[in-house]
Amino acid sequence: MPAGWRRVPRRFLAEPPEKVAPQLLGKILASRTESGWLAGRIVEVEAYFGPHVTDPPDPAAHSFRGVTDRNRVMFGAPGHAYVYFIYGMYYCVNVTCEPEGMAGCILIRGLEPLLGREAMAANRGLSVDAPGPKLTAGPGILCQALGLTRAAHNGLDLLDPASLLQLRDDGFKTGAIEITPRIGIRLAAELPLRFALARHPCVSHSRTKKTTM
DNA sequence: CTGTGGATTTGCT
DNA sequence: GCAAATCCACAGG
Repeated sequence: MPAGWRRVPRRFLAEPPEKVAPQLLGKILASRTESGWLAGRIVEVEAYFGPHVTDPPDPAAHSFRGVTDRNRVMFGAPGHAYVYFIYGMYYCVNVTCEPEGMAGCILIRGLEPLLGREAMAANRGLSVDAPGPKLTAGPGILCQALGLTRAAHNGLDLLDPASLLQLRDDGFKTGAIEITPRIGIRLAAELPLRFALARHPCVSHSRTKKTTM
């Protein structure tokens, strides 16, 4: 873990997901593995509301129908990892936000590789010279690259410097941010809750730009 | 470039 | 039973 990658304070995440999500862009997700630290800069995220939000409601959120065995970490303290298994094949990682009891969270959809590129390529079954987007563009892909699983990483505290999986800040300042509808959902498909660094190659899917911040 | 099918967990109906 | 916060291989134009 390089010096200068500062811890992110808990209060940063004790806020609603639509506010935290754009601020997560440019931050670093780092995973400690047998082959050292694997890390990437967050370039694309989506916000999901907890069930306490009714205007507008978010039926696309896993927390919409209340606590289940799968989603209970979202209802806990902010700054933890919610990792779920999807389509029988892939994992996706989220950052929980809002105070305890509220289930706001942010899906990480794209990273720019920063550390451990060789191990990421091996985890993905690609050669070491594979381009960034092949390694970490897409929510299932980036979990594969970092070796993230529900068994090993769900519920980890991302703000604890002893944790296997951490959120860090190297002071990177983002440029323009694209805001679009979320990808791959049917319910609440119109809400503008996807945030991405404009024109970044590791953004998973190019889409019509709706708004710029 | 576009479209389609398959991998097979989780939780709701 | 079935749809889902996915990705990839492969077919066809």
